Amino acid sequence: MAADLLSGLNPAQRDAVSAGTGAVLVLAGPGSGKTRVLTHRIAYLIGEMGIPPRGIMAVTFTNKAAAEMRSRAESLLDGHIDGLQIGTFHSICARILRIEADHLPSGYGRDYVIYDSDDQTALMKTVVAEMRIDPKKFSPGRILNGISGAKNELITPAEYASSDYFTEIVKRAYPIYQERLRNNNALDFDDLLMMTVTMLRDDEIVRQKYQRRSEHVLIDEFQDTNTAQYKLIRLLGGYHGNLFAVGDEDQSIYAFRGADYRNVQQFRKDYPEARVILLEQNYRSTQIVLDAARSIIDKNKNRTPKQLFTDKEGGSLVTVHEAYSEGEEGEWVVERVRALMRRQGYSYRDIAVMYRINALSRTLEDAFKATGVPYRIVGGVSFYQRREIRDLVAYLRVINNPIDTISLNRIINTPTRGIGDKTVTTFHDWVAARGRGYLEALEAIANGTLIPVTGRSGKALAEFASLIIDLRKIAFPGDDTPTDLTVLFDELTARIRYVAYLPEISTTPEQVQERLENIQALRGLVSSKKDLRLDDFLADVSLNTEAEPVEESGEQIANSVTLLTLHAAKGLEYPVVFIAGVEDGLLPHSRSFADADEMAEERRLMYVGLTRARDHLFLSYAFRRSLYGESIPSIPSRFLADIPAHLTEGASLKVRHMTEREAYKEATRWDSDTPSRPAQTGRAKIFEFDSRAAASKDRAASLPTPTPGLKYKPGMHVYHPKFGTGIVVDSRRSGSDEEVSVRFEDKQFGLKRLMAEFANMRIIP
DNA sequence: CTTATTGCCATTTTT
DNA sequence: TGGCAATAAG
Repeated sequence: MAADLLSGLNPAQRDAVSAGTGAVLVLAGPGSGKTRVLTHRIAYLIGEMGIPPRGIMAVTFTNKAAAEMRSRAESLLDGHIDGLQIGTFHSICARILRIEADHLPSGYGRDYVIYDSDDQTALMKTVVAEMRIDPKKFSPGRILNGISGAKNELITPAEYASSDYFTEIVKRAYPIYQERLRNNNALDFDDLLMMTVTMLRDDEIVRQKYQRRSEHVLIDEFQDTNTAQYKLIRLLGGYHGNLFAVGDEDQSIYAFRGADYRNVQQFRKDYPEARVILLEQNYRSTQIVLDAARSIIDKNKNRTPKQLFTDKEGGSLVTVHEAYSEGEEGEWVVERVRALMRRQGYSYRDIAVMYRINALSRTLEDAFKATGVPYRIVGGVSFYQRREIRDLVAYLRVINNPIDTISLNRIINTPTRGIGDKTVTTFHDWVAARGRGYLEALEAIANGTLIPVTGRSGKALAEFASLIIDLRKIAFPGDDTPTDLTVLFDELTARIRYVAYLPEISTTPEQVQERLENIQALRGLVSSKKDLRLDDFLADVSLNTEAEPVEESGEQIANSVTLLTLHAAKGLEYPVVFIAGVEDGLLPHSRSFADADEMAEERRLMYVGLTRARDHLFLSYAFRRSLYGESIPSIPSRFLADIPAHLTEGASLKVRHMTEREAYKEATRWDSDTPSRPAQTGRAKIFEFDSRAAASKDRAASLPTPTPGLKYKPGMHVYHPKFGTGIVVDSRRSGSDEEVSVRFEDKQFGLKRLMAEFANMRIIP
């Protein structure tokens, strides 16, 4: 068995899989077989070390990863994995909280609901309204972001410290928001983590229970953990101390969600005796691809250097292409796709087109549509985001937990039944005044004992109350008969005549049909889980946001080119990878210019994209790009200049021969006039750029690389006589002068590129 | 209560 | 450019 288990592994993988007890940190480069290591580790623990499956807890970020790990472990162990705990951080926490519901803060019960971001926003809107805050200035979303950040750091409302007016608003909103959640018996995703950590930390009994059980804790994608998640695994592993963390700092691309790759370094500090194992053998890409990727990532600091290597020596060069416009970029991509099919025998499914922002999918999609090359876009509205699904799930939520006012408000007049805003408000006020809760209120209204609203709408309200109460009787029959959820679902859709309502919320017959199919799919899902308790079913739904029960029509999908964002591409691989829009401002994204950490993350994003490719890489940028309604000259990504010329081919440099003087004129002509045409500077960069000559020339002088030691630096505040005050976002040498990118406060001017010598700017200290 | 209009905004998003 | 959400009018 041991021989079997370890025989197919390379030495580093074997070390990791067969490591003894204690903390282990596996730094796994892209394509180095990290899932293999994790699954074999599980098999090794059970098969060789005799650990009972229930003593093992494996934590992932996505359901997909959890499912894959489970099935691979299962096949390695011939199905002997009963009790093995594999799940996402959130699902594991949700389960613990449900089991230990007695230890939750008062107001919460086992039947709590999980609010997704739409629910959160709806709730926060009520908070903002109550606080009399201008939602334009402080949007619910931004406030929620602030709160989420705090929760990820395990900061309570009381501990939250404000540092400016915005965070002061967050500080005020946070406790109110939490109170509202509790009033609704609801937790948001961040609460699941934070409350579990709090519970394990503060409750000796609960802590011991889970610590004793967790003999071995394995963590996937460790670089993506936030503070709460790291704390969670430290707590779970706190008794046995067997933490097996697998990750790669270079693939950390979720900082904006609180992920902190420095947890990898922290792990080494927290467990100084930990074994650290590097997986550097790559089983995916050619050496050329790896070399190109490495030229990008090696520029980052604060990382563990890795020397990825592969048996796939050589490979074809990275193709760099300049298109005139985004439209021609799309055409070029499709053209290359067809050539790959014709000449090299690839299938559509072997090819992926990646981009930094979703907006780029549109023009690419147009090109695919025009030529009839089959494609699919990853992302978009997930199943559970669909209106009809949300409506029906909201009904189930209210049946389960009538105090969930966000869901209640969603459905109280859906389908339309004559209950308007005024009635709703009156109803809520009335319930609040009685102080007895929603369930009792609905019961009283249903049987006519109490009438909060008179007249026509009062009648409608009473009917609604009866509906909910009746459905509750089906869901909870009283005796301990388990309810078939399908029965409940069918009764629900019949009673509210939801299908008849569909045309009202649809614009085309096709849309009606689509919604109908979605409802069928939901019914299928219900039926496959019909024996679950309603609250467990709802938790399941909330925690499986990605699941797409509808398989879209047939073989087209099965073999088509994949279009997806770089973020969505993480963890995937394709024989051929295109990255479109490799331009400064897109990749790296302009929002990251002013912050070195964010810029480093953009670099990792590029790295993730490059390392998805098995054989071929195509990178493209457009000379001018229309985005958000305006056409702007663009600059090739600074990252392109980091790839050594001998690894690339192509890079059409049609206009390379423009003289320095001409280029300078181009660059400055927009500076002095027409404020109505902002951001139209900087063409000179394009003319100067030459990715092939780059490596052989003096880099600092010839390339758009941010150069330290110039007069303006990112973050500086400046004053311009015409444009007012702004913040320096970027600065680089341009000929003998300095080209400064400034984001002006006045939105009318926005981001501008100016030549320092002529711009007559003042630095504000 | 539905429908039309306007105005604003636009990275990424595993749960 | 276009999609959505808040607002005004039918």
